[in-house]
Amino acid sequence: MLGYRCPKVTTSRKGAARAFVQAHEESEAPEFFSISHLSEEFGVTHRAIRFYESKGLLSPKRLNGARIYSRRDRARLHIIVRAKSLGYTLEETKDYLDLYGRHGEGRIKQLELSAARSAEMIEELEAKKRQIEEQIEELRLINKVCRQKIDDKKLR
Amino acid sequence: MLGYRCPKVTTSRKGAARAFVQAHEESEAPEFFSISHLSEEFGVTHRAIRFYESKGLLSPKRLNGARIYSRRDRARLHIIVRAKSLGYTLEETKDYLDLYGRHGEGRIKQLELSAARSAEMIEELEAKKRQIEEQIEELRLINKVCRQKIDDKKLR
DNA sequence: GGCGAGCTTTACGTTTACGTCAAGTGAATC
DNA sequence: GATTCACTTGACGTAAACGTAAAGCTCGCC
Repeated sequence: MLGYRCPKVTTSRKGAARAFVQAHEESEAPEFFSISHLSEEFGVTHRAIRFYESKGLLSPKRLNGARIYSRRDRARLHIIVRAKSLGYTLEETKDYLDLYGRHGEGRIKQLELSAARSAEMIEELEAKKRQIEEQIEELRLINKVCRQKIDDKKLR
Repeated sequence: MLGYRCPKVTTSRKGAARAFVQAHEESEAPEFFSISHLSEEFGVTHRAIRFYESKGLLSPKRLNGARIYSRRDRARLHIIVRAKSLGYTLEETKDYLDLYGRHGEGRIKQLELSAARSAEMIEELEAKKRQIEEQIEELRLINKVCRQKIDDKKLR
């Protein structure tokens, strides 16, 4: 709607967000990323990334309208993707990101809440870990049985 | 539609599916379960259980129309619930149940497929396990920082 | 100056996984 | 025999998490 105007950062003759990001991405330890970069890196679509933003999980800077992702934004996206693969909803992930974003801040009351919350989450994750181990055990057994039967059949 | 008729199993004067199941549930090692029993045991609604059936993940027997769940059905539901909490879709879970239901069956070709498939799944789950461990580490750090700051503030 | 690449927004569509009535049956109980 | 209880089917609704056009900017290049 507003369009692009006033390119504040101009790398030599290139003058847009893309150039700005590109210059940073080319360095060894990039500080800024384009949406396409993150999209490829984490295997999610542009649409999904924008969707996360619309839900308040990300809030990248803008340069002439285009989104510029900092390292912190990238770390948050990493967390989102990971949490999703572990079966968490975006809403739950948002709670975690809030905790992640400002642990160590606020008054004692707030700190105690964060400490309690993180402890709870650890419990939950360890339960989930046990469930995974259960399922792995089941699969190992299935695998074993299959291999045995294959051997049996081949020997005859 | 068809209604209830011909109660084949009659425990004393009670004469329905419920009675049949109840008799079994009361024993020490129950062999059959009602939908309500499983619903409570696994913390899922009746609706959800029927939904899983409609998607082909469960296929309990019927007695006068009422669903009767065997131990095997119960084990399958357990797997469904677990897989869901780990972020798998019902479709993916169905694949796993197929594998789970008939490993060790079929010709060599089929057995080799099952062996390969289970190996893949193990890989995937171990990756997921590592992700969980990552997240637990993060949370431990957050927890530590919070507790330290609380101590700092309390000492002053 | 026209084109494509890459970005943007708006808006409506889709899939998954159920929730929520509505209406009915059969058995046990009052 | 009316009620209650636990179960059934069927139809429609809904929330989450995007997918999919459609239309437009603007930068860099030919």
